Amino acid sequence: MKAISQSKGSILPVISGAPESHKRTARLCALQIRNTHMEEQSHEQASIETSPSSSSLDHKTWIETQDFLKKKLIAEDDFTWRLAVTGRSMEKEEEVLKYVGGVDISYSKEDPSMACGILVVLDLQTLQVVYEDFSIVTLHVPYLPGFLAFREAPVLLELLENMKANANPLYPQLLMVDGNGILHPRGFGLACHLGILANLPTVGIGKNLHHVDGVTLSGVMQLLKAKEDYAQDFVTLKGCSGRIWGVAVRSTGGSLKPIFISVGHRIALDTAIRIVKMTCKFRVPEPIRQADIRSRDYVRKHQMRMSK
DNA sequence: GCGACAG
DNA sequence: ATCTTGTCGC
Repeated sequence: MKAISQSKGSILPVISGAPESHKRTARLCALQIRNTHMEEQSHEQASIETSPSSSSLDHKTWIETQDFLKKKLIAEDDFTWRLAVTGRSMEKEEEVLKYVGGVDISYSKEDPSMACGILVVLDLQTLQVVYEDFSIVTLHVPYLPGFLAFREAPVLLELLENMKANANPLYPQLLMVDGNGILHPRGFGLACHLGILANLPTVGIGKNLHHVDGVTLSGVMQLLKAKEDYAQDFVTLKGCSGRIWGVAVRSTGGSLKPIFISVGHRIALDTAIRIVKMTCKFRVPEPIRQADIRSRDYVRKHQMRMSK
């Protein structure tokens, strides 16, 4: 259940019927930071059934849900904006990619069911955070490999919907997700799941490889090793079936460990790679890195308040 | 049976 | 995901 009041005093729709408590903090900076709120994880999954308990029965419905949503997946560029071309001025009316979002969730060490979901938006030109909102929640759905979305998507989706409901001009034109896109056992990871439910172009960023279709870490490292001259280059993740699941990239020269980029929704792999490279100051692209750092920070602060 | 298994 | 200090380097 939730009822977040905005600066204008509007009340957002109530979502689920779980017990609630909330606390808010508000800060004012150059960037926009929204309210903190505590809530129970929604037991609903945007039109598709999702059970709060995770019995073996859910396993089947989860797979059905993924297969159902997967039919809507668009693995090619499908957006109105375009990338700014350096050295060439653009038409004034032209929509250029400026706001890139990043989402992540951090967990409490003490209470593993307590988590902080976060949404940040960065200006692509400056790579500075221009918007941030987070939500401290209690998760009831466990993490099962291959079903991350059923645990994490509800909170993240809500953060996006709040922003959109307020017609915030900083609403992201593209979202980077901490988790894979089609690089997934059934080709439908968290980034795809979120992309479809939010109807946003999404890119999946994995910090670890989810072995799929014969693609192994040792195999990837082998190929990367063969082209160590090209630190900025990538290795295509082609499975035994011939399918291309994504790419492994050593985004920074100093990082041996690659990140794994895969298509989420409404974007082609090559476009996704270009944009990820544009946002990499370090190994992990800045939208994800900032989401990571900030959500972890909020979890820590929240624990401090609770232990007093 | 054994290993792998995003976050 | 989380548990965890110092340390080497630009």
